[in-house]
Amino acid sequence: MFAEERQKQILQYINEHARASVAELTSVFHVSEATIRRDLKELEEAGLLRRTHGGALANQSVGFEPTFSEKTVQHADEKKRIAAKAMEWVGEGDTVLLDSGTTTYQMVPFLASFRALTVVTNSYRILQELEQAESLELVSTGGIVRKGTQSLVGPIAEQVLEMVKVDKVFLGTNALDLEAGLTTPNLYEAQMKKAMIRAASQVILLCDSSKIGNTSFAKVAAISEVDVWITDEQAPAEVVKQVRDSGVEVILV
Amino acid sequence: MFAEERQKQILQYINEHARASVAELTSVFHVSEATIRRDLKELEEAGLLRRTHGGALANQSVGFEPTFSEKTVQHADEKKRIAAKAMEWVGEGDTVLLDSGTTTYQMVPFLASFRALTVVTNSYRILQELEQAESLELVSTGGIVRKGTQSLVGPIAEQVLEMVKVDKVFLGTNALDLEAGLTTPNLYEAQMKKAMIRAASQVILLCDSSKIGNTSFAKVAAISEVDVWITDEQAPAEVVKQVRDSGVEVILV
DNA sequence: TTGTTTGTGATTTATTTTGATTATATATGA
DNA sequence: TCATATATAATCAAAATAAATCACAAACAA
Repeated sequence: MFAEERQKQILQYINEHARASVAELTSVFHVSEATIRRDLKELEEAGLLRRTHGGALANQSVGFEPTFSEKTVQHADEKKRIAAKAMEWVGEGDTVLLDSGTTTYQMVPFLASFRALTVVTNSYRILQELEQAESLELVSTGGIVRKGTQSLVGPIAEQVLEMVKVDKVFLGTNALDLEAGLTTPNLYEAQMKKAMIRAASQVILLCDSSKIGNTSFAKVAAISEVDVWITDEQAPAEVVKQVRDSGVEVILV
Repeated sequence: MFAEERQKQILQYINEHARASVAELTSVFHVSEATIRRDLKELEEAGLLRRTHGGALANQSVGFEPTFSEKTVQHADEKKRIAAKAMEWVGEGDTVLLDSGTTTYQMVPFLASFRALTVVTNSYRILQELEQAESLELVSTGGIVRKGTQSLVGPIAEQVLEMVKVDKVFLGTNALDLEAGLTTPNLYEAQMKKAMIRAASQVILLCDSSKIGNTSFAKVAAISEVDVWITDEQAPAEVVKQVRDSGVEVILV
């Protein structure tokens, strides 16, 4: 790998994780600390991130803001449009299951306006936001707290999902690939998503085009298990075509 | 965690709580008082908060109004003392179950200082607070959101409690009466508390003297089902005596 | 080939951060 | 008021982290 490539990837890594330590980057990229520091120095001089003792922080939204909202900034426009479109599948009286993640999170402001809606979620961030909405019935899956994604995972959460049946699940994913299907970096999250798919009559995938072609560690499902996939218009035409051919309704916004 | 991240979180913490003591921040963030003071000094110099003797105050009092802020908690002093005493029953490596409620909520600042502790709770308020604490394993019972008490109740939560076994449960109650036992105004809450008692090897009741002699709608348990009852010294002597006679360890603080 | 440039890692040196210690300052109650 | 307890500031030492320096190897040009 060339130095320039590595720097680009370091930047991407830090933007995704909001932060990274030198040690962490050392083991991810298999280079010495000296090299990582040199890279970080250059990236900082280019104004692309902020260094701290021990590592670096993503540059988005200077000042003091929670990690999560920093992350939502990436492709925020696409995510908002996708979330808004997804609301067409939500009707009065429905019971919907909301995955954790930045895209599904964008559905929150729309959900609050319903008069009768049951929202089940494993995201305590979503729960926290919807707490104010008087007219909703809110259900938490419970489980072990995963701080990174502000979600609840593990056997308890999966067991709870066995106990409920929902009309629709709104699912996010970290990576979507024609062959690998839906994948995420974390095994527990993947298990949860699987359980969510089982619990729902209809699976609606919210996934913007930046994730297409990526593959991550843990397999969630094949694309054919999805009923509806909402993405943005930057999605490559041939990917859209192939997914449609496999029987999935694809919506471009 | 980097220094800058810690400072960001300290600010967030203080804005949420309107205030924080140095000791409190020390246990939440696992750094020395010296470090906390240095952080507070920098934050003050940046104009982001106001320092006082013993801690710091949030700068903007508008906007943030926690549902049960310290001001609105009745008998806050007694509750804090009771909660502090209750911590004597919590040891490193324990798995503890925390009921929702204002008294158990006072245990939160103490819990954050443990290095190895599993906290199970049906209070999403407690969950929210402990999110900061890196060293804790946090488990949510899940269930239906009850906004009034910021808790999770219902069949899902009860089912989850069937799946776990904890060393100790720290239970709150709305009313304690020698004949009626423990009672609360809400049937679902009562069911939850029952399930909590079943899930725990030891039942520790946190209940200040203002609730003694009251009876509420839904029965939770007889007083004899409690192992330890922590209350304040205003508790009527004859009540204490009778409860002790029924085999309960009563602690006055 | 040979010399030069560039990127890298190892080593040494400098800096920063942190916690412990001690002295000083501030609050609280008799 | 003063005495006492508590909190803060100042100082220092240790640890972690960063920068500077050097040496080596690969890529490249003459």
